[in-house]
Amino acid sequence: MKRIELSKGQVIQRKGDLNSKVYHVESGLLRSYSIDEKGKDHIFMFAPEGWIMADNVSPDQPCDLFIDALEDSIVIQKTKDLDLTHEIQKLIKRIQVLQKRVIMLLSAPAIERYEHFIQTYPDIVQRVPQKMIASYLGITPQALSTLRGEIARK
Amino acid sequence: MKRIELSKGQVIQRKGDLNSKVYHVESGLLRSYSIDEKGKDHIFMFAPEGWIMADNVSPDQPCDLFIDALEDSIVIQKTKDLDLTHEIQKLIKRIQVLQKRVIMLLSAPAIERYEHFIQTYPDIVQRVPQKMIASYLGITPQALSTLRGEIARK
DNA sequence: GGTATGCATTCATGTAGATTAACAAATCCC
DNA sequence: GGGATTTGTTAATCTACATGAATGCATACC
Repeated sequence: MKRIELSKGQVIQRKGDLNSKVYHVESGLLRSYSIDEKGKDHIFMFAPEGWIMADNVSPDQPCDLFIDALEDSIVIQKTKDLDLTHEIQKLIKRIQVLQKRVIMLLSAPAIERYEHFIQTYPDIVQRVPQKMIASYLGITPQALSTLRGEIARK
Repeated sequence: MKRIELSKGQVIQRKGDLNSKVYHVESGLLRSYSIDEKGKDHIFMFAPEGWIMADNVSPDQPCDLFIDALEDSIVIQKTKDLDLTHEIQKLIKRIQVLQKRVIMLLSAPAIERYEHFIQTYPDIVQRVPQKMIASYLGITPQALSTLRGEIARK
């Protein structure tokens, strides 16, 4: 548990870093974001004073997001708790999944979202009609059908 | 805490219902979804056996999502805990925000997402450049500039 | 104080995915 | 088992938003 003063523009966490921390923002403003393969950044969240900022990955995983300060800020840095209750672990897991989904919706075209979906939930794909997968992905059933045609053709 | 057998197609929770519950799926498959003003549905999540399904709203708020069974299912229904730790409440709050964001990305055009953002985070709008708001919304700075022009003109 | 650098705006053009419609295939169900 | 309903496919057209480029304004920096 450490108090850190950040100046505007300072990056405190990068994609791939280990030991991702939790930051309680005392003053200022933080941002977390991903950078896609074209170099475009996609902001996941803003955290002004009073908010918690964290990359929602397991404590032992490399993190997905960059975090930096948009204003001079003061934060309390904490290590992620390891002895969490089962209930809290499940909630964090759920946040991770949602974080990934938001980032995909912001940055990936439908075809990549579909491929990610079938990799992540292969059994669901078998059990629900395609139009529901389209609905989950945020596209129409017609568009999904066309995408699948393109995938099959290559 | 109650065991419930559901038949395929059965709706167990509707938007606007109070006392939203938590469902532990023992067998089968549940789905949660919203319906937009045009009648299109947008699937928020699937929950097969072993998963937890819940509309992530405070126990005293009307719920946002519909939940139904995509297969004959057996679930354990629990009431939402009221005496949660502060930490868990914060996590749930965060899930609510992400749930809303996913639904908006799935169903609302950029202009509505922008209007929702400025209502929800009016101070952030003042503190960051527009291009970052565009990045948060999932559009380009040029598109946001055009939208703002349209809003101003009306 | 002048000149880089970043930000917002506007416009022309391109494109992913929506919409509409028609039809084929699967599935439900009495 | 056969008609009805739901699902998936294909194709033509349309639209929201992306891309790229040019311009005017700030703000930052020697």
